[in-house]
Amino acid sequence: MSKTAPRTRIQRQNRETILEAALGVFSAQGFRGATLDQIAAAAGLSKPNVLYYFASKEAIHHALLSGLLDNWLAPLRALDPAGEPLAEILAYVRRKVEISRDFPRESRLFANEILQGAPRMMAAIEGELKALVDEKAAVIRSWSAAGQIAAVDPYHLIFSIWALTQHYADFDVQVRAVLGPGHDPFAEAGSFIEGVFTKLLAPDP
Amino acid sequence: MSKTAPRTRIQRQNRETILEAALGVFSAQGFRGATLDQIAAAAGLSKPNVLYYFASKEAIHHALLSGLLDNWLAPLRALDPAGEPLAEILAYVRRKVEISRDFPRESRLFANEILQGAPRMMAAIEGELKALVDEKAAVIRSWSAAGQIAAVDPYHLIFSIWALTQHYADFDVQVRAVLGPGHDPFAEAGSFIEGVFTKLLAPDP
DNA sequence: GTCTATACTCTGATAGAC
DNA sequence: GTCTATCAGAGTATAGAC
Repeated sequence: MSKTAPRTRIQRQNRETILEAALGVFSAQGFRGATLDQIAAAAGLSKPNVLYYFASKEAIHHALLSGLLDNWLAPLRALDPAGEPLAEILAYVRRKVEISRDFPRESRLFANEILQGAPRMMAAIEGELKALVDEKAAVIRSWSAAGQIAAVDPYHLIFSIWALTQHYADFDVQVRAVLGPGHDPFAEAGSFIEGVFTKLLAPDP
Repeated sequence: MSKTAPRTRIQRQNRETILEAALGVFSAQGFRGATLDQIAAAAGLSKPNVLYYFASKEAIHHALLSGLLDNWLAPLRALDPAGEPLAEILAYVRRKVEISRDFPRESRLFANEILQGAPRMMAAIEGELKALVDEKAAVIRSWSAAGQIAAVDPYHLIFSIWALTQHYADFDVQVRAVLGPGHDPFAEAGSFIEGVFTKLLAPDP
């Protein structure tokens, strides 16, 4: 009965098809730049049919963003306070690189939203996202205090991991244009970025 | 006579007023999201009057992007092959942090453009920007080869400088939301990022 | 459930008076 | 140079047949 939990398989599948198509369009054009025509064409459906499954263009966008945040925060959530500090952070970096490589459209959807002032995500950022960062920043700070990693600001450490990993998804066309052909940007980025944090976090003598 | 070099002072000033207003609107909404109404309102002019000074919305956007690239590349252009390697790179980092702090709207305008596949900037990126990066990457590579700085991939070094510095302008609302009040993001970012590259580039033993 | 046709709004751009 | 009025096209959303 509910709009968010359709009963039949066809309904679920059509919703999925539309969301998949909309992800491509929204991430490439932004919310205002995307049109229902483009989304419908990409989904292989008519425009009214798209609006049969979602009440509005806004509703499609909202559904995408809602589903995104959990997946987006999962790598940080997996940072284990009981693990070996440097290994935990490097594993987090590795997961973020993989996410940028495997889900670049999601990264750009997110980037578009934040860039424009997060009009539809502010609550989630100030709530769920900030809470998780606060929690993990405290863990990292305790590792620094115990001398297990270098003394660095944990918030800016997290920001820098986001910045470096997401850059390769968000600015993909620039990276590829500058590197030229014959490169695997994400593979190169992975080892480069791990090197950055390995040196940064080596315990102070 | 030329459209790009108006004669009177009033003409120059109105063009400037429009560009200033348009920078705010385009950087916050993207090209498609921005409307001439918003730009005209922000400039304190009527919509037809805006179109008296610029042939089209596209023309305003183009004028902004054209003026942007040179300023954007200036910090890298100033990297001196004859200087002291580590100091040169750290000075470059510092200039980029200052540009992000002082020109965040320009950074977001650029980010919007790249994020959406650089439809209006591809030529400049493949041309002028790539040429400059190639040139400076060669300089950095020679410093590494001479053992004056650590052996790092110069292209990804430059990407990482861009990523870290621009993140604070482009994702400003997220950074401030996570840090909470009582912070000066750009000041903190400046020292954090310099620390990152100081450790990364310390010559290999 | 899906389509064709269409209503209605927003927006870029132009005409023409002043 | 600047304005009011307006057009033409694009785009969201709905009506109603099938």
